[in-house]
Amino acid sequence: MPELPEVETIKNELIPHVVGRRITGVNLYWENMVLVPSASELRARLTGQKIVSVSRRGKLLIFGLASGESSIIHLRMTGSLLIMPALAEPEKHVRAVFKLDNGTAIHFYDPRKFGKMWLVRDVESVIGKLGMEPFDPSFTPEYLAGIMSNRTAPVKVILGEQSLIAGIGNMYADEALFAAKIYPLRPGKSLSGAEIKRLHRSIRNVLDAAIANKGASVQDYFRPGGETGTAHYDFKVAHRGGKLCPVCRTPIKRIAVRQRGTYFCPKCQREMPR
DNA sequence: CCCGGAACCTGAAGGC
DNA sequence: TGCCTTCAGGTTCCGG
Repeated sequence: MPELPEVETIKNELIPHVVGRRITGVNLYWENMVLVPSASELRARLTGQKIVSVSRRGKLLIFGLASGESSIIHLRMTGSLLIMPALAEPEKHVRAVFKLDNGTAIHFYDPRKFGKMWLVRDVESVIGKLGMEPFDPSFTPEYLAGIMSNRTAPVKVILGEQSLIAGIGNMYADEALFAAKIYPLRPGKSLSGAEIKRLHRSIRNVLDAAIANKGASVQDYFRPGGETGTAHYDFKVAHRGGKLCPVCRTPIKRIAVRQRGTYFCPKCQREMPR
């Protein structure tokens, strides 16, 4: 599922295909995906617009338009944006098609229908509540310590709160906690200064490595050209329940944290450290 | 404000 | 073979 490294990859690979292109037609097959404005108004206002930029904030893709408006897309769990020939018949799970002026089209492929879309003049109205970008220089161990302090919620849950840190989801939270040797259910406020430093470094290392591998294709993630990513080959714990820890050969455990599959090594990530 | 659980969705996988 | 249940998880909403 697209988290920061996957959305970053999609953004990078969409740019050469769409920047400078004009949208010549919009077909919507699942109108509930449009949050703002109405589906029919989005269709009308998007048609004819020129795309001037593509950027990422957290897990959101932002298409800057020549009018000054922005179209924003959240792929949620199973969404992909695929570059297709203009005449290609939309596959069963394609929820929207954006035709471009160069004989191609973007197909919004989303089996689970969780993806969302906005067309707004004020980008802040959509991204305004997002927290720090993990690669922002202001994302420091001190910032991480600040958001963990006074929290009894599991550190795994806090890592995934988009209003605090933007872009981390279920799999990269597990990977970062493994790299930092921290048990996922530890209360946020229980982390020591040394653990905060390790976690801070691990978050950046894990995300950086995943971007270098063009994202992780564990379920329905496809890049705009239809290719998968390879970051999941490097996963140490995420989605590896029952397999052996690459560090100590202990079987990886799977538990549910807030109804989410959570994978960790019971030996490398002790409930009570030391 | 904080915490935990349900709902939204559909396809895959497992049980009998 | 086929029906039924469970699971997957990003985000929002709701109750305590």
